[in-house]
Amino acid sequence: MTSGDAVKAKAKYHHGDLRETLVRACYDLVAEKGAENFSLADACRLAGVSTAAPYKHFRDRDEVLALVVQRGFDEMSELSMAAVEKAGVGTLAGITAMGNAYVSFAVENQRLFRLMFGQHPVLKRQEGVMDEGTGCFSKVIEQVEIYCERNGVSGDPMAIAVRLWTFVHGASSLLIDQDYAVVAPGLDVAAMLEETTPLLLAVPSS
Amino acid sequence: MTSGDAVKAKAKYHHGDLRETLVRACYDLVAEKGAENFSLADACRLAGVSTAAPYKHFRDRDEVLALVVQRGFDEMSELSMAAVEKAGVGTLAGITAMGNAYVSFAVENQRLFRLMFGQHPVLKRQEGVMDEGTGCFSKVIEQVEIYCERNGVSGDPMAIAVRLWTFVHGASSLLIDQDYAVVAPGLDVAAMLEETTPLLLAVPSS
DNA sequence: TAACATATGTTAGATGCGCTAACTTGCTAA
DNA sequence: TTAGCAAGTTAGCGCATCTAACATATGTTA
Repeated sequence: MTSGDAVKAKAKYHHGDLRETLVRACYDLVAEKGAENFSLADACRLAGVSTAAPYKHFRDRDEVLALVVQRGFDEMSELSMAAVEKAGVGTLAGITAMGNAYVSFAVENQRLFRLMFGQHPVLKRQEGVMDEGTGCFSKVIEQVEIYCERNGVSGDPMAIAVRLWTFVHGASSLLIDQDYAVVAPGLDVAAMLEETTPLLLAVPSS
Repeated sequence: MTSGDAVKAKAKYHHGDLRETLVRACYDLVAEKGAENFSLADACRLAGVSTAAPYKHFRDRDEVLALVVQRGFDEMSELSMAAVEKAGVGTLAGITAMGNAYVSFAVENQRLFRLMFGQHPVLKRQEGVMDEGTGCFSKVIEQVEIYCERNGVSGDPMAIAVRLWTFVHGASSLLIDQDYAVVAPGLDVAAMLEETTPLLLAVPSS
């Protein structure tokens, strides 16, 4: 808005690059303690600056968290793409691998995953936060499209992709929130995905 | 209950049932503003007591929130049972109705639903919070068992119930968190459930 | 009925966080 | 060289959670 020049040289003023340092510190703190136990003041202590310093770079706490979330979607996207390319583009194995990558990301980044989805709803309203997310999803549609073409499935790839996403997201959420543990301890989520993905790729009741 | 009726409450120094009043106030505040914008102090003002009063009844803020969550699972359970009994015990329609009740509860109690699942993980560790939840899930298994028997489905009812729960929970989460809105605006979740439930009730072939 | 014990309120205050205002420092460009 | 601005600082406000010490209602018992 009010920033004039497109200058990228932020290095070596007083601190170095405090903006990046703070985002990184917040990312790490959220990963470690969860967003519900996170304080911007802690991040300041990690970065070695006063608690007023962030406000020279960010509007408020939520703006930093939104950047953390954005970074989370970015990484998730990369992992997802890597998985499908390794397992086979447009194949059942590739699509299943994307699902497994989604769940794996959720498990290995539980607290970040919670922040990305639902824990702090206001973050998604911020500019650009969901861009990486939508990019990731369009990759799923793409894969499903290829699969449908190759295997003569006549369903709408978009609808099928939504079903897959829904299932995989539900599995991730229930798994990291320990809800499976209560009613179905020892559930093998990877096996469930392997089993269920083909069911969801079918055309409904034609 | 209106404020300060001297007849009923006698303008007491002792409140009468502050414990229940506070839980109720917290429930309402969470429903209205979300747990991330909730303060116990607000609940105290609603109840007309000092901010130190709750600590005569509860260990800390989290204990009150845990009771709110418990109450949420309780209500969800009731709605779910009512739905299946209305739509038909042990039938596809009944099972689909349970799923729709789950999603409806999530939509109509978005902020409470978030608190129940994942927003504040420590709550689930509290004694008795998940009892209602497990009771609700065992009802799902029961329905699936009857369905499988009647329709000659040879799959494990437990595994099938987990699949159904996973899908329905994913749909609820993505719907209330506005994630569908970004990639699939105007998605008809009820129709998707109707379509997908039969797929998930099938035995994974091959 | 008087007196004590206990449950349940109160006020005061310690500690911590988000955020703002006002001041200071040091880089950079005219 | 120096004016201007970017990016730090300290001080402080308001609000939150929770504790300690004190006050009052309730009900049990002598």
